[in-house]
Amino acid sequence: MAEITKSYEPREVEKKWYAAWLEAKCFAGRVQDGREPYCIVIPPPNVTGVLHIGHVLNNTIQDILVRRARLEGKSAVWIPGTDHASIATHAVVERELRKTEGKTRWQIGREEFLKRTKTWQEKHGGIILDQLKALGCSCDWDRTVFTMDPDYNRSVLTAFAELFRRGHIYRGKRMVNWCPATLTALSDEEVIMKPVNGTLYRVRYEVVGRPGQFIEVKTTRPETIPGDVAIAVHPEDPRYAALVGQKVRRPIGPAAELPIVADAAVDREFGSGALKITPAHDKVDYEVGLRHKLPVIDVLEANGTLNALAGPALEGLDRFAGRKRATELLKEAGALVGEEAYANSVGYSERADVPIEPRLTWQWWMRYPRLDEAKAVVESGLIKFHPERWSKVYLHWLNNIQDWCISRQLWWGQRIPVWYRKGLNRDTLTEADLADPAKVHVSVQGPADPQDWEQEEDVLDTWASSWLWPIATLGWPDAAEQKRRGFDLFYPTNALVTAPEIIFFWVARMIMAGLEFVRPGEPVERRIPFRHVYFNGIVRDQQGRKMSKSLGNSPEPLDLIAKYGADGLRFGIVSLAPQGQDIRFQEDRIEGGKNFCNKLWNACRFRQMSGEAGDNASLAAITARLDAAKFDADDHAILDRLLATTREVDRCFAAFEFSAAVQALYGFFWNDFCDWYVEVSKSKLLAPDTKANCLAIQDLVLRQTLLLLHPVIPFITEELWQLLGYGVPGTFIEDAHVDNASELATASQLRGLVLDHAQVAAVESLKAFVSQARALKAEHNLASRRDVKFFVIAGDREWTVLAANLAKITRLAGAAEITRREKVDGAPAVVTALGTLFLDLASTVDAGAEKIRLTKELDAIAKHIAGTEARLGNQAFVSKAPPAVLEGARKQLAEQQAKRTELERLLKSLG
RNA sequence: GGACCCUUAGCUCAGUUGGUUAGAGCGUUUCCUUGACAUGGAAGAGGUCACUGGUUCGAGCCCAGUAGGGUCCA
Repeated sequence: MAEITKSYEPREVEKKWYAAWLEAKCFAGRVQDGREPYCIVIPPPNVTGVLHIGHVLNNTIQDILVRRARLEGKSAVWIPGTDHASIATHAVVERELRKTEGKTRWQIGREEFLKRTKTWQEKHGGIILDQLKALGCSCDWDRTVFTMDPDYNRSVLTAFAELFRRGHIYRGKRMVNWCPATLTALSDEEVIMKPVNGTLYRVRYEVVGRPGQFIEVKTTRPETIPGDVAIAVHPEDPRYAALVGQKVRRPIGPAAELPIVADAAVDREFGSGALKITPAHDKVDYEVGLRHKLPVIDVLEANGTLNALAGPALEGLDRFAGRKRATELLKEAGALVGEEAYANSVGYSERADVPIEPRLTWQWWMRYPRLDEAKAVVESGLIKFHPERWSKVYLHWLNNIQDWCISRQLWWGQRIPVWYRKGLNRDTLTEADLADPAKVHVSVQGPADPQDWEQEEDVLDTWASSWLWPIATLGWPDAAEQKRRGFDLFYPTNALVTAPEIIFFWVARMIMAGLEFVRPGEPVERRIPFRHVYFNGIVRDQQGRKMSKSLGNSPEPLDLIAKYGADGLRFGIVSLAPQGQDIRFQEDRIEGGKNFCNKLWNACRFRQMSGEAGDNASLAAITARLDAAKFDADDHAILDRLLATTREVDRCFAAFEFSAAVQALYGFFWNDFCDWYVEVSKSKLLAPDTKANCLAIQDLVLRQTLLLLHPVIPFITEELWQLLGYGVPGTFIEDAHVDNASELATASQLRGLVLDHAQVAAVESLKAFVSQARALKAEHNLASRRDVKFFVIAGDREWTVLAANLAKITRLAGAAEITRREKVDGAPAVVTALGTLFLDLASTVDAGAEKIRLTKELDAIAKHIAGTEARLGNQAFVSKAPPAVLEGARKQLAEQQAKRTELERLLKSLG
C-alpha cells in the first residue's frame, strides 16, 4: 500500500481518477439491472457559455444527488447536454461577421450563415462540458445531447406538429414584443421591465373648426405622433362629452384630421384624461383601434428607425433621435405645452438590453396545454418544490398566463415545420386556410412535393425546444430510442436542480410538455417530468451584486480549482449555500474546503502511520475486528457520534439540505474525531491491549466518513478509499454501499456491542474537564508547559471516571500528572463536573488575582442561579411545563448550587 | 400597486414542531513548529437576535404592525 504524503495535492489525483472513472464507465446509466432508478437531466447550459460560479453550485448539487444515489445502490444516471441558445448565438456570430467581413447575415444568406454558426458551435460548444469534467461531474457523457441534434430536432418538430393538430398552435397577427436590435419577436418572459427616468410631454391638438380650442394629451413618445389615428376620452368624462365625434389636427407629421372617440379603456385620472391613439405602437391603443375600426399607421421600421409615414422631417431617424426631433417640431408648431420628469417602467429585451417595441406582426402562438394539470401536480405536492415557497410564484404565473409567441425571426434553431403552397398570400390567411391541407402543410418530414411549397422562414423559440428536455433526452418520440435510453425506467426523472430565474421559461413549460406528451391516458404521476425541483440560490459577490461579465466580479472556476482543488471548491461552495437563499461568494470558504480536505487527508495519514492495516475490505470485515470487551468511554462516544452524524446526513440529503449535511460532517470529523478521538487514540495505541480495537474503530469511522463525504468531494475520497484498502482491487468507492444509521448499528451489534449512553455522557464531562484544565494553565501563562501537576478533590464516583481515563486526560491537558487529594490550599482552582481541579503552583500563587477571577465566576453563576430559581419559583411554569423540562431545570439548579458552594469555599480558603 | 424573501458576533451565515447559559466558518488577541495536519493545535474576546406591541409558564423561533434591504410579477 502506497504511503500517504504529508499534504493533499489534488491536481494529479483528480486527473487520475476522472480518467479511471471514464475508462471504467462508472457514470453509465444502466437500463437492464433491475435496481431502483435515479435520473437527473442537466439544465442544459448555453452552447455559447463558459462555466461560471453559478454553474459550479448548480452542478455540484446535481453531482451530489447522483453520486449519493449510486452509493445507495440505485441505477443512477445524469444526462448532460447543451442548448443552442438561438439569440445569444446569433449575437456572437453576427458580431464576428460584422467585425471581420463587414457583412450582415442577410448579405451572406441563410445557408451560409448556418454553416458558419455550426462551425462556431463545433469549435466552442464543448468548452463548458469539459469544464464540468474538471469539476468532477459524473455525467453519462455517452448520452450528451445538443438541442439541435437530429434526434432532438425531430422531437421538437413532432411536438409542434402534434400541438398544431390538437389545436394548440395558431398563426396570428398580433402585437408582439419586438426587439429592434436582434430583429425578432420575443415572448413576454424575455422582456425585462426596468424603471426609467423619462419625460412626459404635454401636447395639444387643435380641434377642427374651432380655432383656438385644444385638447391636451400627455405622452412619453412624441415621435409616434405621426402614427396617431385618434384621440380617445372616457365615455363618462364630462370634460370631453361635447367633443366626442369632433376631430383634431395632428400637430406634426403628415397632416391629418383625427376623430375624438370615447373608450372606457382611457384612464380619466392620468394626465388630462385624453389619450392619443397610436395603434401600431401600443398594445392598449391597438385594442382601442380595433373597437373603433381605426386604421393602423406604422411609422417605425423593424430596426427602430422612423419611416416615410413619419414624414420627411423624421424619416430615417432612430427612434430616440426621432423623439428629440419630434419635440423640437412640436415646439416650433406651438403644440408643446410643457415637459415634466416622469418615472415609468419600460420593457427591455432580455438578451440585447434595448427597449422593446410593441409591433404588429404575424407570429406563431401557442395556447399552453395541460394548464389545470400543471397547477394540480404542484398544488398537490406530487411535484415538490424546494424551497416550497416557489410554488406560489409558479402558480401565480400559471393563473395569469398569456399565449406564448413561439416564432422567432432568426435562423439558428428549429425551422418551423409549416409549408405554404406557392403563390399563397400569407398576409390574408384565415383560420380556415390554415386548416386546409391544400394550402398549408404541417408535418415533421415536410410535403412530398417540396417544389410546390415554401417553408416558413421563422424558427422556434429556444425554450420551445428545451421544454422537451426531460423527454427528448430519453428518446421521445422514437420508440426504439426510448427503449435504448431507458425511458420506461428513468421517467419521471427524480430531481431537477435549477435557478428560480427560469421557473417560467423552463420549469413550468417542461411540466406542461411532460403532461401533454408522455404516456397519454395514464395517471398523472406517470406523466410528470420530475418529482422534485430544487432551486439553488443565486451566487452574488460580496456587495450582493449578481455575478456578471461586465462587472468582472465573477471568480473564474478553473482558477479556483487550480488553487483549491475541485473538491475544495465543491465543499466550499456547498457549505455556504443554505437551502434556497442567495449566497454571497467568499473565497475564504473555498479555502476552508481545501483545508478540510487536507485535514481528512492527514487523519487518514495518521491512521496509516498508527499501525498495520487490518482487513478493510467490507463493513463486516471491519466490525469483525471490533472487540466489545475493550471498549472504553471514548470508543462508545465516537461510535455514538458516528451514528448520529450518519442519521443527520441521511436526513439532510433526503431533504435537499446540502450545506447542513456538509456542516454536520465537518463538525463530526474535525471536532469529534480529529480533535478528540484521534488525540485519545494516541494513548490507546501505546497500550498493546487496546491498540487493535482502537485501529478497527478508526477504520470504521474513516470508512463511513469517506462514504458520506464522497458525493461532495469525490476525488479525495476515492483516493483515500483506495489507499486505506476499503475496496476490492479494481472497484471504486461508488461500488460500495453507504450504510444508514440503523444498518451501521446492526452491524456493530452483531459483534455484541451495545452503546452505553452513560459512557457517552462521561466523555462530555471529560472533554469539559480537559478544556478547563487547559484554560487554568493558560490563565497562569503555562499553556505550552507540559510538566505541570494538577490535584483533584473529587467524590468517589467522579474519581472513578477520571481514574479510568487518567492516561488520556493527563496527556490532553498537557500535564505531568493528575492526582487525587483530600485537601489543597493556596492553589488556583476551577470547579468542574468531575470535581475541583487545582493547578499546583507550589507557593507562587497570586491570591489577589485568583480572588478576582473566582469572584467573577461566582457572579456569573449567581446570575444563572437567580434565573433558574425564578423559573422554578413560578407556579405557572411548574404546573404547565412538561416534566422533562422541569426535571432538567431542577437538575441544572442543583449543579449550579453545588458549583457555587465550591466556589465560595475556594474563595474563603484564599482568606 | 401585488407577492415573496431577508435583517442574529467585525464579516458571511446556521439556528426545521417555542424549553438549560443563542452557534459555525472567517477575521481578531495571546500562546505553541510536541512524531497526522502551521492547509495545524490550545486558550480568549466579541451578540439588548432590526424595532414596537401581542399570544404563552416560557419567544431568535408564533401573530400583528413599523423601518430598512432584496427579488419576482404588474
